[in-house]
Amino acid sequence: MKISLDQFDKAFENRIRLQIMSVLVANESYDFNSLKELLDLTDGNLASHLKALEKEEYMQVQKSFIGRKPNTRYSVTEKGRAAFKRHLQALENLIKQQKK
Amino acid sequence: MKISLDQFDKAFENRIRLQIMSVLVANESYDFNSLKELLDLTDGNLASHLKALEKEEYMQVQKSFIGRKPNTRYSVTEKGRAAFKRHLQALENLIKQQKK
DNA sequence: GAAAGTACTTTGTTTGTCAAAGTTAATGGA
DNA sequence: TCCATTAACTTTGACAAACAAAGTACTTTC
Repeated sequence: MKISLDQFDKAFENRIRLQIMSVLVANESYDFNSLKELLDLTDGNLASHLKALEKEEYMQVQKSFIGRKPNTRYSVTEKGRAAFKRHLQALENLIKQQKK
Repeated sequence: MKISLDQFDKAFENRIRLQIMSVLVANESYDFNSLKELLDLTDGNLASHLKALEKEEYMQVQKSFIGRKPNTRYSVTEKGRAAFKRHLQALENLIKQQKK
């Protein structure tokens, strides 16, 4: 009886980081404030989770201006996309085993 | 754009507790030492995660003797089974959204 | 009688999580 | 020109969670 969670990624163990990745894999890029509202987080909390993902090189930042306002957009790296896919695959395997 | 993690259960956020539940949903009951070996944990660590699940009433204990040796078996409650099912459903929804 | 097994609890360190407050730099309004 | 506001953080500090290691109590096996 094996439990197939070898591909489980600690960076995605936290619910908020799981949500962030989920949004960003589906959306290509998302800005700080929209993400903050979507997930209903304080900016400090969001920033720290984004930073954790950046540290793993799963996330990258693009800073620009929209009109005269600064705008920070986040997007997943290829590394992040691959890691997230592996992680979801691990979860899916777990679910499949349960259904047998 | 919704992110469907409303049914996400904090008790299963931790990888080890996810594994414990996974084993026990599939196995009906499992004893302390076998679980310890299967998951390669120290007994203190395993005991504390089991206790966390007991506290949520997701897990129950049966103490007995096998021959003259004490044997502690763990099994999930109906509440635990239902909660785990909901949790996996939430994860599955997340995965499905990713695949679209 | 010593060592080892079972199933913990306790202790103490480290890591994680979070809100709240502080920061920097720019903009818009009175 | 000054004040408030917005954006996007960083810092602080409190609290909770995770973990290994050691301790405990009781029993059995050598």
